[in-house]
Amino acid sequence: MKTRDRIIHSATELFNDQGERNITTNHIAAHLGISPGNLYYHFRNKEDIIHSIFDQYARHLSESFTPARSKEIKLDELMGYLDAIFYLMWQFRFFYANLPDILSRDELLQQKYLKAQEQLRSAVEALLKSLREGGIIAVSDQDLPDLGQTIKMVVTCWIPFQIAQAPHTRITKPLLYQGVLRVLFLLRPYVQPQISEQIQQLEQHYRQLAQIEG
Amino acid sequence: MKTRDRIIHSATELFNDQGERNITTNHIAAHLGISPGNLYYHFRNKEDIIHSIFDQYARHLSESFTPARSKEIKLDELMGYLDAIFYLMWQFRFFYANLPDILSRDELLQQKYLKAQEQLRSAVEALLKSLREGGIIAVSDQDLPDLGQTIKMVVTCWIPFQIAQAPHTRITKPLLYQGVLRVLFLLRPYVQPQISEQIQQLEQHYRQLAQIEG
DNA sequence: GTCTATACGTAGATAGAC
DNA sequence: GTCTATCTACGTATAGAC
Repeated sequence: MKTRDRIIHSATELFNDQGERNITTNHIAAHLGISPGNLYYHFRNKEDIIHSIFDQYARHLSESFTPARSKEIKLDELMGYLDAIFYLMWQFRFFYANLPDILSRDELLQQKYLKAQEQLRSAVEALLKSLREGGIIAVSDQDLPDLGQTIKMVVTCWIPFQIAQAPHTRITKPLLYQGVLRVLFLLRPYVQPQISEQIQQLEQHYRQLAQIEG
Repeated sequence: MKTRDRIIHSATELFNDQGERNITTNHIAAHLGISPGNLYYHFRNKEDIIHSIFDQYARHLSESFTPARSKEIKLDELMGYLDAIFYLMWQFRFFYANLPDILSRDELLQQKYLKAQEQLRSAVEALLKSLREGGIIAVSDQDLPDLGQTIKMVVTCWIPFQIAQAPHTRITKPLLYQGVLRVLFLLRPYVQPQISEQIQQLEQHYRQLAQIEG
């Protein structure tokens, strides 16, 4: 791997583990066994590194969560999306863990973030519409955006919230599945009666993943 | 006011406005027109100041949100609680805006925080039970904790989430009322049919507050 | 591309006079 | 209780050699 990519990779890892504010450029360099000077050859400054990480995240996000425009959607696909998004959030958790702080220091990043959020918002709404077309849920046009925003909020807040509750508990897969369950819980009141049994099975499935697997 | 209290007050204000990481002990002293040395006469260090602020917050929280054990509860009271809690979160928003960072630096504060969260959890559940006893909502024993946790999460994440969406927009009362509306939205699927009209009126009321008042 | 050495600024905290 | 002066540690970033 090229040094530049190794820096991005190490920085992400260290930020995730110890928080962006607690990791200096020197730490990153030391962790890679390179000199600070070398690091600054590849990046203008720390901000620049964070930008590059965010770009990676945004790329992943739009790749793994752009619901097909097909009008209908199956439950499996929904679960696939939920899995993918929670995992992505997990991979870049340092960012969400200190969002206000990180964004307040970088106007440009703020703009990029807002764009990503807007994409996410419209993707979630599209997904909900597909679920409605597919007869999975019933929700009025008026409530749909509210439901979408609520889900989006729970998804993006899930990991920082969990970190705050138990900072020394290493967050693991089961915790992500609990996040998936939380989204299912939000959807449940809107699920069509004939689907509700399937949903219950899904919940049962995820409940097992949330408790057993490490 | 005593110097000690003035320090707590100023620090809270500055932290809220500019973020705890961006405010040094020197900033606080300068803002009060006292010397850094004087500040350190009253507090051992910056952590100590944050602790004192948190103690204040926790005191307010348990004062303004300890649902009476009376089995039934009226809608007005519910709204009173929601108002009070969102306002409290607003007054100490710096804390929630960077929760993982602040807690990761202070083991003791972490423990205090967890205790407060546990109190909050049980208070929310008690409140939901009262609403159920009062015939306002219908929710199974199994779902009640999930609903409670979801509401708690939305309440505690609301302000940091909004700050991230629009950091330079000064967060104002209307935004807090939008938070109240979000909680009502979560409750809505569980509201008893005969109450749903009252809820709609409440929502209409808060919708006006959320848009008009500055 | 990578290193060593270092300059610069600043945050946290203390000493000692008043 | 409050001040001035100051120390230490550290994070960011650059210069210049290899």
